Amino acid sequence: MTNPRQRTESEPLLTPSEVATLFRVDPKTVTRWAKAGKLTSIRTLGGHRRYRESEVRSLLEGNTNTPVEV
Amino acid sequence: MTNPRQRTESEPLLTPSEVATLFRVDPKTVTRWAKAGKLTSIRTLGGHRRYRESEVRSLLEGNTNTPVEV
DNA sequence: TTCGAGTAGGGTAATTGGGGGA
DNA sequence: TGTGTCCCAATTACCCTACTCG
Repeated sequence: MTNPRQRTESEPLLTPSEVATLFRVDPKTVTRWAKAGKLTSIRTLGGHRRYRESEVRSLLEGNTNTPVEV
Repeated sequence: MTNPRQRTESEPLLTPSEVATLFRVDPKTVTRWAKAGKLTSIRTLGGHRRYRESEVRSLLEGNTNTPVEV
């Protein structure tokens, strides 16, 4: 699987608990942020949420706008 | 768009670990999705699974329908 | 053929989603 | 208004051994 070319280029994703740890909040709170549209959420086929690491980092720096441009 | 009856489908396939990386889940989870029929799985002669890149990308974008047209 | 890395399988523990209330 | 906590059901992660891929 060691392909020299970069196939399947994608962006790193974070789990709810990882985001919760970064913000020092409860994972439920992160879920509410996603529900409220304050955070972009990518769902797995099982219904669980994954979050964009780039967006989370921007939010951690105090950015309240939407820096989503991938 | 130049899409006749494709008999010898040469669509790019992804390994379980590649799909798992895209969704930020465990390779075993991707296997469960294939078992549950949520993901189209192509088996090798040895029993290993391969997944359609186009379907995986559609699922990542939030598409829950079935873009499989073969 | 040999070999390293990945995968399938089964089982069990941990995480997550959803609703509701403090 | 926003967050933490309780419940239950579902999903996911990690453990192992044996087999397959390239």
